[in-house]
Amino acid sequence: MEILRQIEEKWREAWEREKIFAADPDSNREKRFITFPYSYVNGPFHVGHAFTATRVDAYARFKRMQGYNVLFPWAWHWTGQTIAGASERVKLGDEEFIRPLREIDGVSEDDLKRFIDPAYMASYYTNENRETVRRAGFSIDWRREFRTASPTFNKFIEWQYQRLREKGYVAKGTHPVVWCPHCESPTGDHDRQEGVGVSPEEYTLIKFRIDDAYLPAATFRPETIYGVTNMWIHPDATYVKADVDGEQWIVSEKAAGKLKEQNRKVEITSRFKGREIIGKRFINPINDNELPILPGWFVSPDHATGVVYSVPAHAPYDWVALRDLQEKPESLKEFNVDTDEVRSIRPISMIEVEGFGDFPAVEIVEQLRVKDQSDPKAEEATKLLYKKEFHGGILKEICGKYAGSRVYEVKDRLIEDFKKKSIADSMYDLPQPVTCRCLTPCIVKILEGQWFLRYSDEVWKEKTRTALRKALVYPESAMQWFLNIIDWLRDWACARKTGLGTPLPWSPDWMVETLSDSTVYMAFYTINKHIKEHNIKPEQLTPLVFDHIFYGKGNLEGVAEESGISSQELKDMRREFLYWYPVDLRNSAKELVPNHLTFFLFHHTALFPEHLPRAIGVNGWLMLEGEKMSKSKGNFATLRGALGEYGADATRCALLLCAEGMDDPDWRRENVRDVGNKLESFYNLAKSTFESEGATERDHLEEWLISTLQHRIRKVTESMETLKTRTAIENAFYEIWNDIRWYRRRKEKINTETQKQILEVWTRLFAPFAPHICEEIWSKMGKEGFISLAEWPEHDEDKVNIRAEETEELVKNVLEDTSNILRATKMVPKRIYYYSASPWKWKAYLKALEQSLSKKIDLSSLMKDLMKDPELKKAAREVAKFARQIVDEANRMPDDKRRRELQVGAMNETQALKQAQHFFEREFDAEIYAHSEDDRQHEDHKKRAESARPYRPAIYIE
RNA sequence: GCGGGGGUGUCCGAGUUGGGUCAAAGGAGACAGGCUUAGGACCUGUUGGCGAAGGCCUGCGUGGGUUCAAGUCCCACCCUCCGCACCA
Repeated sequence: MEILRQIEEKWREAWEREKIFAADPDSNREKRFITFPYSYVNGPFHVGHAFTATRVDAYARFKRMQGYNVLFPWAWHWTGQTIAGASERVKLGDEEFIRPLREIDGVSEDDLKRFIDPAYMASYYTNENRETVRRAGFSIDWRREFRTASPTFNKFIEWQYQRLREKGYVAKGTHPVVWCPHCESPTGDHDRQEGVGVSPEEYTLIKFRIDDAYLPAATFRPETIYGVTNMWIHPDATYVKADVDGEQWIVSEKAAGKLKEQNRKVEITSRFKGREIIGKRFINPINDNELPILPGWFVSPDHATGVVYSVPAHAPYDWVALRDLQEKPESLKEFNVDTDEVRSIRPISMIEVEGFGDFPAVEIVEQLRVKDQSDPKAEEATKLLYKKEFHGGILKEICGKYAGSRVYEVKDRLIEDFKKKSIADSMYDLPQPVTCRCLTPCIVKILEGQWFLRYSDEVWKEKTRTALRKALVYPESAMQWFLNIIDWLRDWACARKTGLGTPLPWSPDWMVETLSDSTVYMAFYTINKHIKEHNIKPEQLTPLVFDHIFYGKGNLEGVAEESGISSQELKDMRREFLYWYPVDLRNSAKELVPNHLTFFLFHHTALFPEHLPRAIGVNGWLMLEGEKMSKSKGNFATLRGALGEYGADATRCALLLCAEGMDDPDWRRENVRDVGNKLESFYNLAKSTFESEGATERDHLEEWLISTLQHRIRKVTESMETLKTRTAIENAFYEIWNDIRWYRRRKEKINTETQKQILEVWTRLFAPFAPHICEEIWSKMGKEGFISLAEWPEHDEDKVNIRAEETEELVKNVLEDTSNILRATKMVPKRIYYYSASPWKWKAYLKALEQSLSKKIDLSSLMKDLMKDPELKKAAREVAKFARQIVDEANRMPDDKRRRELQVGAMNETQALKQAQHFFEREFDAEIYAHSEDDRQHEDHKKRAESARPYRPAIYIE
């Protein structure tokens, strides 16, 4: 282990000394621009980040070895609220938060004190993580590094947002948010004490006329207006009459407050208990029916308007509440209500649902035995029936122009129609209570004048879809996900008032939000090298400068003069941008699919339509010992810790062996240790290989090994091309090792030349994954230069030897069959006789294969064909018997296997088995004899020997 | 609810696009043997069941179906993980 550590340090220093990962434009070489989304610096880089980053690095290394000019840059995400929030928690002395910083991150008390400054905290982790990333051996061009809080980067973001706005992609908007009145800010999920996942829902308000005012009853089911029988008002809740945008509304007192936050002008003119209006009559605007207001204790004044209309045929609550009144007329005594009228109210059927009669609510209430309106089962009944009616319900005749339609089809149109006719209005509310961390109950607020990225814009969406379809997506199954996200995306609030970030250039009291400033920054990598090198000042980076660099706009001299950046530098930057862009691969964990990766596409279509991303990779989310990683639960592994414990190569390999595609990798310490041990023995094996001198005899086994290696090369290469890193490393490491193992098991005297030849290729195939150890082996083999820059092995068809491969197939078959017999018979063999198939059998066999190539064969046609051959005709009887055995086999054989065997033709199995004689002797500890079936040793072997078939020699054991 | 992923042997995990070489790669664990002063190191082998001859039986979430043949195709169902926005 120690030796590996030294090796790692040595090579990392060598790479840095020789600056081999610093990439500059080179018109003679094709480029590959490969990126990893910069990580947020509110904590240490962990093994989850490392999983994604290692995939990216392995790919970058692979492409570099293939001869591409590869750029893999790195940066740090400072922008956003999280660091500010974290810093705040340190300041407040939140022990729950601070303990992991001490125990997991190993932050000293001294530093901890300084964490009250968010910038300090960010720079602490930036430095910390830079060192960690360096030690992981990632092949990064560090000259382009930056942090998103740097003034030059801010200039880039300013340019980006100015241009986005000019193109109409940024606009002011008004949207409902969950709002904490105390904090005076939107309350995101992670800021909530209660109500995680709850978001504002829009209720339709149906405006029922009552005297000179309206009763705006809230509902999700405005279509049920055709079945209204009465209104429900909570008798003991406080209601108000208020002037709402010029109309008189009667709503609960709470509702009036909510409406105010939703941009309505609300002036309360009177307050009263609900009971005061119970018994009054209102008018259903759809049919001018006059109906009564009744007391409903189930009505919550906290919910929407606190006014509910009653549809007893289809709403379980309404039916139960009505039934309560009808069964207990005495409860109406205190109200000014005509009990006879209440008794005469009948549900009005207006939706037809399969499996129910006219009054589904009545039926379901009976089925579930809902006792009364305070029974929790009423809620269940409601949900059940709503779902059923929404998907399967058809509006009845009574519903006028909407009759015959399904509820889900007609709902949106109906709401729109009602609104147009001023029958309906709407308001937002939370379906469940939400409480802020500060313990204040949240409400819905309609925020005005926020800045939005207009992701809802259909034209922009379509451009983005096109961009996506043109790009490669790994794994392919993520493509559909992206398309769905593009469909689903709404406008995105892209600026905030708090946290770190770049101020919006036209409205500096807003700051560009963190997921909105990380969409096209890859372009900044291409020029940041020059900005740093020439010490270009932020104020020199005017929008015109960026226009020139990215779009070639403006006169070079003019731009140079205006900015004070030399024309040569401007030229270089433009050249550098044009050389590296577009991004060839962007890879991240799948959590970024619904936001960052999709935004990345949107913004590129908006700003760099000529330079659209070529490929996007998505990978799973790392688990730790089978559990989600969680700092607060102590289930957390930093990359730094892993590197210290297992070394870089073992960490990298173990990570990549965990998973590929969108599967979630599972990091288990035990596995990592194993991988570390395997690496060590790989190193020892390599060492013993290049240090040894030995036999140089070659037979088909060397051919076989080299041939098999060609398949491995192809598999690893193909896998890497599509970012199947697990398959790639699995083949590049374990499979080749197994091949070598088989070779060594088979061969008496190892051919060291061949071994070295194999090792030379093997090491290169493995280098993207375990670069340090491979560098060491490479140099120990006496190779010039770095393996990191060595040529990627190419599959060489000329080295493929099917005959050698099939010969080994034969040996493996025989080995397996023999073992099988020994196991079944429990014999301890003294002598084993192998009898290979007679030449005429081969002739017939190959004939059968040939025929089956084009069609399904049958016995008679095969026989007919075979009988054309005079030699076979002589032994017609045996041939017929044999043909029967091979017809099925030939038919069933996969085509490529058939072709292979035909290509190999008749094999001299006797010879092959004789060559393997010592091998079998070792394996079975018995004398081995190999002959043709025609040449059998003992007459009593006859019966058995006759059963020989091509690739299945007969076996006789004694 | 909507959208996406996935259910394979003791465990992890390939294989499913284009059905046959699949009792099913690779790894882990377990077992046996070797090396060794020793080893949680390494090397070699075994690892569904049955079997006195290379075979048979069971088997890839559940239930049906198509086919000479299904882990792979079709239908229905069950389970599970992830995302669902003012936030990284």
